[in-house]
Amino acid sequence: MTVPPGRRERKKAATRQKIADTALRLFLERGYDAVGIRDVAAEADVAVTTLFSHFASKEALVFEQDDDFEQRLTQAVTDRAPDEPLIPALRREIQSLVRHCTADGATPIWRMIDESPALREYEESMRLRHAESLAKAIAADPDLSQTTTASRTIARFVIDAYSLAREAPDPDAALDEIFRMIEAAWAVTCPSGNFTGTVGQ
Amino acid sequence: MTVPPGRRERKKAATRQKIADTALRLFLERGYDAVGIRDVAAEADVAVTTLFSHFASKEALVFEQDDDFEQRLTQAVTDRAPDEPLIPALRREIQSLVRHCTADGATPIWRMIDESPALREYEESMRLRHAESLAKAIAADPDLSQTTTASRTIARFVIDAYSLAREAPDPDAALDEIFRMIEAAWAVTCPSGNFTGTVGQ
DNA sequence: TCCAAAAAGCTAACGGTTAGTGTTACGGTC
DNA sequence: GACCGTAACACTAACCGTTAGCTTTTTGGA
Repeated sequence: MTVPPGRRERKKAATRQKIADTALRLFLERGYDAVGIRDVAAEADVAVTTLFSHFASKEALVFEQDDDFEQRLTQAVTDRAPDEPLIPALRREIQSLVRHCTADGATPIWRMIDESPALREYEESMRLRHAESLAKAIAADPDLSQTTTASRTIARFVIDAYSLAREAPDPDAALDEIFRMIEAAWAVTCPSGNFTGTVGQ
Repeated sequence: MTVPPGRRERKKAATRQKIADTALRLFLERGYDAVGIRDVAAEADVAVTTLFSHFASKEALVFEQDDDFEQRLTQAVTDRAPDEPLIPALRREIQSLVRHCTADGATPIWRMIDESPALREYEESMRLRHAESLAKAIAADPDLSQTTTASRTIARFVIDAYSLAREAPDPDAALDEIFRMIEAAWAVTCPSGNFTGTVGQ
């Protein structure tokens, strides 16, 4: 990731990428359910066990950038300007992520996800993981003196915003509406009557 | 359910119950992962296919009262007193459900669930289903003129409250805190500056 | 009494996943 | 430059949840 990290790691990354690319291609060509793990492994020219040493499950092949997502969220909290309030920072990040998901190129993938119960379920549990990471980041911020419950609650609400906006007919408008609600929820948790911007519009 | 509904349905219900009881007993005795579907079927003295005609999956054996939960939630919306505000009604119901889950007799079951990734994942997707039912019930209430987005958002928040409170060290206190946030979020969605009770404490 | 249908059963398989066991290729060390 | 420990990969064979296909039993009503 940083510099040439040795041939071994480059080869490993290449293998991983080849598997992910092959899988996504086959899934989109023939449908997620119609493609077996053995098909993916054969087409990527690796053994099934190798595939599973790179990806924990069939579903994980589709959500390859899971970790990026998680990092971006926590960094939106930890790397924000020293005086920037929490919620608008999160809002910017969520908006960017939603736009990324609803971009034209991504629609076939999300259509596939929406059609597969297994993929939907996997995504849901991914979101919960992300919410927990986010909660940890919020709780760790010394500028915000929140209870554990408040941190976890806001984290869930923010992830909900992502999930709801992604599915909404007008994602931007939905995000507006939901974040107005989140602002209000956040405001009542601040011991000192902190303002965080526009609450009631 | 209503009156003696015929022998056939009674027998069917009995079979279902016997399977569920057997499964839960075995799971608690030996651990969820250590018990196979074939074990449950054999112990309940039914065929594997019969088991699957009553329960859609192994995980569903554990969440037998799924439907009750869903009904209680939607009825908390539809059956509330004509002038009772939405959020307190939901709060009462959630509190009752949380207490039910955190009662002494239920702890081994929830410990088992928390320890099994498969069960956690299943519960998460169950919650999403419940949130969607709840959203529908809220959207259908003529006394509340909400947007689709606001209904779905509040529904998610309420389900989050259940999930977070259930895991909190002090569920009642957590529920207080979270519902204060939900009240605030709800308040900003009301076109007419509706009050719904105590917002800022 | 008999029939249609629901419920339950049996067998055999499919597909994701893992354990067990080697084999190869690489990176650091002498 | 040879050497060794280890990480990556491969192969086989199985486990386990789940389903399809088909038969048998039970039940409610004609």
